Amino acid sequence: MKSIPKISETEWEVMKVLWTASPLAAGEIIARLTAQDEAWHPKTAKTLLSRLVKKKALGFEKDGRAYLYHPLVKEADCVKAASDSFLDRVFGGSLTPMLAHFVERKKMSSEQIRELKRLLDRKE
Amino acid sequence: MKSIPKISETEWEVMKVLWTASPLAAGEIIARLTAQDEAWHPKTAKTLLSRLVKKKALGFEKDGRAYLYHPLVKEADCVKAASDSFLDRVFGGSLTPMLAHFVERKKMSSEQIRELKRLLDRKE
DNA sequence: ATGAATCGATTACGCCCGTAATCGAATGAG
DNA sequence: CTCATTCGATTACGGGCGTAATCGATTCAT
Repeated sequence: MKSIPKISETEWEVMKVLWTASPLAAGEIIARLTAQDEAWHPKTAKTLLSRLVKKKALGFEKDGRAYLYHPLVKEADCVKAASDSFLDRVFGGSLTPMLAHFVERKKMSSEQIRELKRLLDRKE
Repeated sequence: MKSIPKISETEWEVMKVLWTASPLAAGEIIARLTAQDEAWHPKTAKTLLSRLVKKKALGFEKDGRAYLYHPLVKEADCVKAASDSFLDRVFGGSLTPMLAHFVERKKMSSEQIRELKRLLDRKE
């Protein structure tokens, strides 16, 4: 039973970069973060990298003086953990009301609707 | 545009009690919390009530020496805020992959499946 | 080779959170 | 009346988080 370390809001942004491509050096990670959101300060990103290493969400190998970081936890596992936690917390663990919440108030293209129905059909 | 105060994990439990029934005195709130989960310490619950008042998630009226607490934010608004935040954070705001995630890996009764399909039909 | 730039490590700091204990006022029991 | 109980308010405290600056070591440019 692997226990997923708790990954905070901003840390999650960093993880997403490394789930998309890894291993990467800090500089490259920061480049990709600022590409999406101007407001990223390099020092802040470095701090988050250190914290993620400390909590064993990231590992690294040395490449000369620099580090190449890579995920130690799988995105799918983190998504599952976050999803289950959300479902419990906000909807008391009840799946259908949660799904209904989104279906009822989010716009969906008919394409998306068909897609989802197909998934439901396959479940029965 | 009402800005929903940020409600933490344990604070959410307290809010749920008051969304279910209000106004309630602290003692009654604590009784309902411990009814669901033995581990609630009264002092802790009091602290949370104070914090929720301070952040304007709860209001109260005095009933003699005691307070009767009631929500100042609607459950629906908090659920919406938490849901949107979850969707953005974990699924980058993409609805269908999020719905697919749950539909694909949670058990659903055929009743639940039909229910959800019905909602989808009504959307088209 | 010497100063500037860069790297990760360490330190900083204020706020939130979970978890309570303490305090002063008021009330209830006897 | 007086003491114990109970109320909300205040204080506590260690850890996480967002945000970053500083430090010591190394490397790069000139």
